[in-house]
Amino acid sequence: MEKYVPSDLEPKWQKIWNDRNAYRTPENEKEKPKFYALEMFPYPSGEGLHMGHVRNYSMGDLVARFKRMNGYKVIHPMGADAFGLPAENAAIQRGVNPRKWTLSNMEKIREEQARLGLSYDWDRYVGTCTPEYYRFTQWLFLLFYERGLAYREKGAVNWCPDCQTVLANEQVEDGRCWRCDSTVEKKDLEQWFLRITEYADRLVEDLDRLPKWPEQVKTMQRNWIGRSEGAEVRFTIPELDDEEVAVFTTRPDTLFGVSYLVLAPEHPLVEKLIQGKPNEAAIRSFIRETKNQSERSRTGADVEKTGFDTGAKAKHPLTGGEVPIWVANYVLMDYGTGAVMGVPAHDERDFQFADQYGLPIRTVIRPRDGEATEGELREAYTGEGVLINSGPFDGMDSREAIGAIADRLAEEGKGKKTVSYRLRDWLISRQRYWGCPIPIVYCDSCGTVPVPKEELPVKLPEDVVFDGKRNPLTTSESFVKTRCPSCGGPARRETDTMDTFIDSSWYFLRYTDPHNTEKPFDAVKANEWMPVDHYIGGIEHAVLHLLYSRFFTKVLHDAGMVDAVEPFEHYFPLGMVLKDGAKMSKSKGNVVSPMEIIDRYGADTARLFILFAAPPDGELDWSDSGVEGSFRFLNRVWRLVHRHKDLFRDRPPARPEKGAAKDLYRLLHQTIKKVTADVGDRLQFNTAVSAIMELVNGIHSYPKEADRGTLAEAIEKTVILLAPFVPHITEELWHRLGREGSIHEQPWPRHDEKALVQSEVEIAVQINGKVRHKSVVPARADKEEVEERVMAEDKVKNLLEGKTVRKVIVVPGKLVNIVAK
RNA sequence: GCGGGUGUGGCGGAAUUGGCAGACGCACUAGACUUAGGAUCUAGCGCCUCUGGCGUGGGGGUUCGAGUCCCUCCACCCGCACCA
Repeated sequence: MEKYVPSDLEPKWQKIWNDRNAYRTPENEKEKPKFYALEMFPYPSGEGLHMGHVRNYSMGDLVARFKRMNGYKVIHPMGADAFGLPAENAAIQRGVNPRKWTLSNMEKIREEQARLGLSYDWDRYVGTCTPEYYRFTQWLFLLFYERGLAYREKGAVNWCPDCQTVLANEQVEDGRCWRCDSTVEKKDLEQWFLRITEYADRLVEDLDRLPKWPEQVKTMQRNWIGRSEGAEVRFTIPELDDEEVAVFTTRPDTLFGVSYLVLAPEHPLVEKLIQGKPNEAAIRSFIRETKNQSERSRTGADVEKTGFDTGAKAKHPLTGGEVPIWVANYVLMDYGTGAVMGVPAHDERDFQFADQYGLPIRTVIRPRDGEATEGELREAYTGEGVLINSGPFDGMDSREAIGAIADRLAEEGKGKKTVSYRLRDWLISRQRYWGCPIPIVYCDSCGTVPVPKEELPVKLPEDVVFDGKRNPLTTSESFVKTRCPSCGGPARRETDTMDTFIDSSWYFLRYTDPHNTEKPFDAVKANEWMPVDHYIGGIEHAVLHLLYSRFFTKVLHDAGMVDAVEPFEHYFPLGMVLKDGAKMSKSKGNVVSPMEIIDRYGADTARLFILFAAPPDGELDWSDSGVEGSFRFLNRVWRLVHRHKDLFRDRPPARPEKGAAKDLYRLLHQTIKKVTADVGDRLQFNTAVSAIMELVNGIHSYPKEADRGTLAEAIEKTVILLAPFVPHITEELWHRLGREGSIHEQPWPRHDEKALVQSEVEIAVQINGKVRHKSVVPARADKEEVEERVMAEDKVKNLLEGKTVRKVIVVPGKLVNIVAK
């Protein structure tokens, strides 16, 4: 028997599939249902693929192949998220050309992907750094601009000193840069933003349209958007000619409990309020200090609250009473109006602050079934209740009062109901070279002018200096100096490039029409495939890529470019790959190289191990002996097929009626049923593999003298069931069995329900809930008959000796429980 | 602090609807074959004081019956965290 040598087989089949263009996306196949299988495309780093990629692609490829065999027309594309900092850093450090560097990495990644035997439609490959692609990224930017969704504004933005660029809020984690972990600073800069906040409500609401998304991810997005309903309340400041200061509160029902206002140190009114006040100097230095603090030391929950009384007073909008105005570090300019009303009796933070500075505490809510706390409060009462000390609203329930007080404020022109969000607009400018140029020109006479779409792409210039000191684009005179598209006069180009998350916010749409030279994609083509039916990728993108892509899809929907309002019907988070319980990393020296594994065992073994070793959303601890086991299994299948090769000559499959053949036939159909459900519905790939292993074990122990036709049938179906998991070995075996065509074009087996029926079943006999005996009964027997048969058995009689039977519970096909004393 | 999740043999993990816990694999043990075995095959493999008892993080409950449902406690993981 010939040995199983994956290093011979795998390249052979990869070449054949490639030459035949076997996985090209079907076009004009109207009768088949569509399926869009997608895995997050990789950043083409110089390192090549890591095991996380292999896991992601193995799962996606299994699903794509499975759906094809199940009669779907499948689109399964791949590309590269090719803009980004590492290419530019390589340019700075090693003088390499970022474009060449990236293109060669892309090539390397593609070769490695090819070695995995993934069924991609390579004709649809897109690289976001190519002018053919980024031309339309620019086109989309202009679309956003036309629709009023892209704007330039000056403000305090996140600046990463290490990456030498600004960052979006989503890209700051715990006050640190998501990429390089440096502490992020604040800088006042004029930058481009996308108005994602305009879509905040829809981004929250439409999460309910995504039942197949993990709850955890939806919660993270909800938290990130941070929608909260409340009211804006405007206080007036008599000493500033009744200038108004607005606060946002979710608890307008506590308005009569306000004992002070607090402004964020950055609040624009602060300057006017402190002028000439006794502690002006102290406040100024406090503000300076606070502004210099990092995000983390400023906003941590454990950070001490500090503040100063400005000495100014505001007038309460309903009572007309005077309330002092303070400035404190715990109020953030970023959220709400940058000012809050202090209600110490009913807010923990306010309580702590008031306690610390001796500010008055007024109780205005008492618990519904209790008394208001008398005397000194120990802590704030933050629950709902009944209003007291609240003038005309006394006795009203707080839930009702929220609306009533907001309405009263509205009537008097002193406030309104409003919604506040934690989500900020998406800052997309990056002061870096290796990204998509923002297609905008600044003209002294015309101002900000968009580059006309027909002049796209605004290409990245090559005559730039990479010195690591400034944005390289600013060093290219040929790029910066241009003519105004509007008046033809001299003008200068925007030198910022776009956040690379923009590139990846629409690539799944480009795949549907990747060669379009007129527009990003054709609506008819996009609608044929969108939304993505199954999207696999790391959960680290829960509020980055996944939120941005949802935003983009909604905008493009509104622009009439695509019917879908959500890009990803089903997002499946990928579990991490670990080694010895830790994330693989060079510093720990526990990295397992995918290509070395393929060299040694082949791609099929790598894929099988990865799919088998852990449930797909759980962590997967790499195990060398586990890989050996998967390789052993494939060898076992290889030998099995070869040993019985001669059986495969036009055997008509029949449903055997008795004996070992019947049992094997039943096992086969149980397995078909289980694998179909596990891969198609449950997405439990590990149990699907174990079911096939059980089938192979069953075939192995099939008696020599039993029916050969059934054996041949079982072996053939085993190979077909394995095909989407391990495409190379199964294709080889298929041909060695003398079959025509590709195994991957075979229809997926359907189970025979009748084959599952057993004439007799073994059931457990429990006495008082403990299994004491096994009994074989006719499968069709009803409860009475089962009870009768079991009770009549000698063993059961012995066990029950000296006991009184109280009750007998029969679960047909499973067990009998005899309750006896 | 708030929200979500997880906890099952030596290890990875099964158990889909409350019904035989530990499927499948790894590791391990013994045997067969063999010049050899890190190949292959056969058998075994939760724990213990072993004709029996115990056992799904601990304790309690519901039930004829609980890994699964309820209460409570513990441990670990993830997300959010002065968001007014």
